[in-house]
Amino acid sequence: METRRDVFQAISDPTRRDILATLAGEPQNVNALSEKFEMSRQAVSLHVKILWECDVIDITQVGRERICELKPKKLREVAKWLEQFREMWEDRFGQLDEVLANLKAEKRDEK
Amino acid sequence: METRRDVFQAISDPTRRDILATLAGEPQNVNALSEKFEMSRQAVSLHVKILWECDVIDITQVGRERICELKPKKLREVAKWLEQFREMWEDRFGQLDEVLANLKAEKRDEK
DNA sequence: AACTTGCGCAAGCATATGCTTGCGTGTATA
DNA sequence: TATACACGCAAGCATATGCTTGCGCAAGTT
Repeated sequence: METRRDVFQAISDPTRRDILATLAGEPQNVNALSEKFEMSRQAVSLHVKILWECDVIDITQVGRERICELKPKKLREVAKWLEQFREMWEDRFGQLDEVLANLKAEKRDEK
Repeated sequence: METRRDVFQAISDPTRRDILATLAGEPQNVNALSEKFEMSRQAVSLHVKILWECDVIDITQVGRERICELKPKKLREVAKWLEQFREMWEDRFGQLDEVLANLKAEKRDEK
């Protein structure tokens, strides 16, 4: 298999998504991050490494600490890819079913 | 490991992303789909199965064919998750670097 | 009835993933 | 200088992924 290191790979793991969400709050060092998860520091450290390889975070060495910082623009790539579908999920006709279901429910409640 | 079957898993593979994009055009049967990829029908069939398990597509049996249809609303989940970052990647201050770089470039060109 | 399609199942294989534990090294602090 | 910290590296392990090939079956065609 060929190891993929892109945004989609980065966000495919729930722990990594949580890490990214945490970093959206503020930059953190690896230890601070790992304290928030129920797994070993090493495991989190590995996820951080992957996130870095996927170019979704920056890492800055400060003394003995490594500060992880989100690169939000990378996530824009995902948003961009999603655009081709937006029209479809926002489609009014596609939502007709829901509307009808709601109408039915309302009528039922009136009785 | 625990097999994950969610939207993020669905879109983590490039072939699967291509399949979804294709289905955004119009519903297709498995054979039609597999002809668009440089891998065996079986490989594509497996991806289709995963997409179905991830609940990103519907499959309808019609005679001996299985029609695959996109469930665009599932992709909305990804868009929703991304929302927490949008503010950051659109942030004017975050783009200051770019602006400065552009200004520099302009000045350089003036000379 | 014989043949062709569309497609899933199953086995097999190399590599990736996710996690753990143990160890080492450079950086601060008492 | 001895000690505590932050953290990466490496090995080990179970399971997942991505792909292939061979087989078989049910739905259409001739």
